[in-house]
Amino acid sequence: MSEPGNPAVRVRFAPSPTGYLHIGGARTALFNWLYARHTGGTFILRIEDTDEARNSQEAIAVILDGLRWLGLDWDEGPVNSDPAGPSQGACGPYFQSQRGVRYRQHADALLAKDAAYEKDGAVWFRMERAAITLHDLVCGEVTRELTDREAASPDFVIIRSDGKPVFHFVNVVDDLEMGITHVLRGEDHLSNTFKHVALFRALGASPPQYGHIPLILNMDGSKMSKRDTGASLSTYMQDGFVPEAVVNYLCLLGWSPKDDSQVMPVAEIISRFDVPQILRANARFDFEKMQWMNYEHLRRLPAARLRELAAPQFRKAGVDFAAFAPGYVEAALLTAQEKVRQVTGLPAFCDFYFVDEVSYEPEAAAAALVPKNRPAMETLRAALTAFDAAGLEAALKATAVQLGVKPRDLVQPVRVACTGKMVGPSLYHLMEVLGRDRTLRRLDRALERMKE
RNA sequence: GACCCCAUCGUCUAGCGGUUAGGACACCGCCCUUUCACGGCGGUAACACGGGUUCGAUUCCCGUUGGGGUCGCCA
Repeated sequence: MSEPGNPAVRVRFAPSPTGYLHIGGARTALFNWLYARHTGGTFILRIEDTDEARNSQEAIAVILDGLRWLGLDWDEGPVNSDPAGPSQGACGPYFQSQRGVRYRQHADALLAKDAAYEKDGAVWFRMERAAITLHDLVCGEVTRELTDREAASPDFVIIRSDGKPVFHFVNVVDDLEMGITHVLRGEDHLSNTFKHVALFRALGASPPQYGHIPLILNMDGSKMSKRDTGASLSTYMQDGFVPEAVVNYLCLLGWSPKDDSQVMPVAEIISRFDVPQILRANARFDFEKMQWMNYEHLRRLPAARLRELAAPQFRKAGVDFAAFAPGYVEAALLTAQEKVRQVTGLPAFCDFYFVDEVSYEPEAAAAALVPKNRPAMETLRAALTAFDAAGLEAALKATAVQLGVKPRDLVQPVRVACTGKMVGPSLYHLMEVLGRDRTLRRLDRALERMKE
């Protein structure tokens, strides 16, 4: 089905620009891309912008941006969101709105051989009256009987009376002209496929191989649509998810590596992905697991990428990284990297690195910055000499022994003094990043407050 | 209404006639520990139902139920 190293494979993702990229659409794109990369074939992006005012250039940009964010690069297709603009590949244009003459030509050919006819100003295709059997890559052999409606009137319009071609027709003509060999698409197209197969036959060509992927459902089993949690790819982009994590989670919805692999780098997914392992049952979208997967990739991120991903989140919280040395920012972020599941949690977790004066959380101050704790903190302050994590830890533990208290009894007050909170990064490491001056200044301010 | 797809823990899944039905997320304990998180150990939890086929069905066949999808001059 998929000999690796088969450059003959030509697959495509053909979205309609609706203004957002659905997570299911993203998965369809991913599966096609993975298949192309696995086989050494070609991944084509085609924009199905045949109708409607909703096909704005902004809506097209949403798709291109989403695919680029996921890392799904295309070998043929548009270069930018301008339908009349440049494209790469020999089968263009890759916008259906630019391919009108081709549809008209094929419609005329059908008319000429009486496979279609005109009625009410529209062109109707003479649909086959009998059941059609299809060998689906995912579902296996599927034979479809005509529905009662179709039995009464099986023909369907391919060119509307206003001259515009309809979806089924442009889809087939484009797949034919672009030499598409495999079509992996949503299961919602399974029933349509029989029309497409009939159209291919009438056009004198053999259809590509189809594989229909079951749709992604909500946790409650209902259809996942626009408004549902996690349904739009923009959510992940805005919330700073790690793209590789989204790819990793998505590939596991409806496809299985057949062993217990969960967290995998993209290169591994590419080498292991293949059509026979695509499942045929609907999968439900589990945002909890998506977040876990994000954490698994987030904790492995190099400092520079972590900073890039975190920057927009901090900007929303009023912190501009440009005001700090990149090295300081990265050192600060590194102490928090494995403590949060999403970068959106970073600003609240370690904003204290980026303010002149920490603001104490009321409960934290009430619990730790009290007169009772003052003597111990004073003793500790005097004992702090080296300001690297190991030295700070040694000093604090020695002081604890000296005072006959547990380390935690010293840690929490100091933590609140330095960060204003009861939870945060490793105390020793955060003090090292803060540095001697900032740390001592914060301890002094806290000691002042502890005078009751 | 007709037609099509599907059915293992709450969720994602492994399984392809004989298993203590395995893993992951989530959840619950215990341990580790400077908080949090991580990590380690352990635990709760599934073959939708009914008929067959078979020495033997989670696994093969049929039906029921349930979920999803399609029947446009939308895509």
